[in-house]
Amino acid sequence: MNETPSLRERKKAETRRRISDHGSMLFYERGFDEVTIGEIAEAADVSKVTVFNYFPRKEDIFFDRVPEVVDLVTDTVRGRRAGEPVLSALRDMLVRHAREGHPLGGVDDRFVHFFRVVAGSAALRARAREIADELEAVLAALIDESGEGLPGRLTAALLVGAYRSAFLATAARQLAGERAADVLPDHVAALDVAFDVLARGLAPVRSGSEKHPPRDPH
Amino acid sequence: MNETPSLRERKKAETRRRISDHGSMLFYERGFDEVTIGEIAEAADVSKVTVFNYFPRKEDIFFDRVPEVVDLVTDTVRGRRAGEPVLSALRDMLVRHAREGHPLGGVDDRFVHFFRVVAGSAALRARAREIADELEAVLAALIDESGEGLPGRLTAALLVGAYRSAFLATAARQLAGERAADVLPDHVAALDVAFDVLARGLAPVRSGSEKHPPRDPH
DNA sequence: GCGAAAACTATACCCGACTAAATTTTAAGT
DNA sequence: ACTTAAAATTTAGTCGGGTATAGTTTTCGC
Repeated sequence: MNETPSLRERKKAETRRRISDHGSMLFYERGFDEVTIGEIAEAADVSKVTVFNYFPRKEDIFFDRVPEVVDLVTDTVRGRRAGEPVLSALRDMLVRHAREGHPLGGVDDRFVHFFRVVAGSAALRARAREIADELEAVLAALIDESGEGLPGRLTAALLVGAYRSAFLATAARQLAGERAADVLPDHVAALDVAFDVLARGLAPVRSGSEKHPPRDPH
Repeated sequence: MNETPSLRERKKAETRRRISDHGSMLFYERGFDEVTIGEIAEAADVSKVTVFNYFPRKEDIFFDRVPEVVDLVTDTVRGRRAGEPVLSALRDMLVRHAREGHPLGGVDDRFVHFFRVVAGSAALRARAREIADELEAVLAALIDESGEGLPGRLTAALLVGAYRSAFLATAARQLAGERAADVLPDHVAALDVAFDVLARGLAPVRSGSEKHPPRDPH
């Protein structure tokens, strides 16, 4: 896919990385709102306008790797084994990434600084919510294209809601000083509970298209 | 409770209303971002500082009645019939309000203008997301205090997610020009589907109080 | 009616994200 | 080499939300 990293492309990538690296450094040191675009530009040895050339909004300098997360989710759904439900593919992926200390999992002592910066800035929290929404939309489209019965919007909303609640609870505990290793088991357990609820709720509808009045099985 | 609307209180309430009314008028006419606080102050015949005295952020002038919604939800949960699950109390309330054209329901031709203003402003959309989050937190606390098994955070996240997906779909259709009367049946149907999924997913866990570590079936 | 507190006003100001336009540097393709 | 087009820069802003301060009017409790 990326056979030709032409000089131009490499330079662009490098400039982008330099901006986001220096920006993040400053954010970590002093907090998001206390750093101006001008300072980032100076630190990255780039003009102010160039910063905006690469990152339309200030928040994007910090949430730099979101596109990768979107790709990850997309690949997980599209590349799942034949016949495997979307839900279970995502579930496995999320649990795996949590265990491995991947950023999407959010469980690692390295991420505490990240969480602290986000928690400390209204603008970043707002952008985080926005990102969750975008991810939800992507998911909804993926689910619709996989044709699993219910409208993707609903399933995606439940999925993101469930995951977010676990993610935030875990992030909060890490922010409160608990070590990732101590939090991980509870986090995985919370994911299990959440996905069990989803699976139970969505399962009967997935197979039959008829309108069953929801029956409690035992 | 409100036996004494003293003169002072009445004047305060009136000033507040005047600001939010004139503000909303202007927003409806020209869009949120195209109106400045100064203009609102002038229209309401009040100083700029007074505006900020009543509404800490510009967005709050438009989302003026959110506190009422929070109260409504709170009252619905706290005032439900003995033994009635939180979920079903909210479900009934939401369906009823949708049918009656209440703002929380979002189904009424009057609301199209409102939706259009929100859709047209990034700041308002962001604030709307924030409000949904606040509501989710309130709900989580209510659910926890009602002691219905699962952590309130999870249930609340699912609930808000489910409702939001229906709400947004309906709002989008009204924005696209469909009449409320035509959209209402589908909206109610969507709510039914959503709450059925939730009920099915949450039901079995609600009864058992023991901590079963959810076992992976394979 | 009086003193205190609360609400309100006027004014001046800051600040930094973001934009527009014109110019210069740099790499790509032939 | 030489042209061309993208990318980076320079420069010079705007813009409006939000704040700080100090002084004035209005209501309240007595």
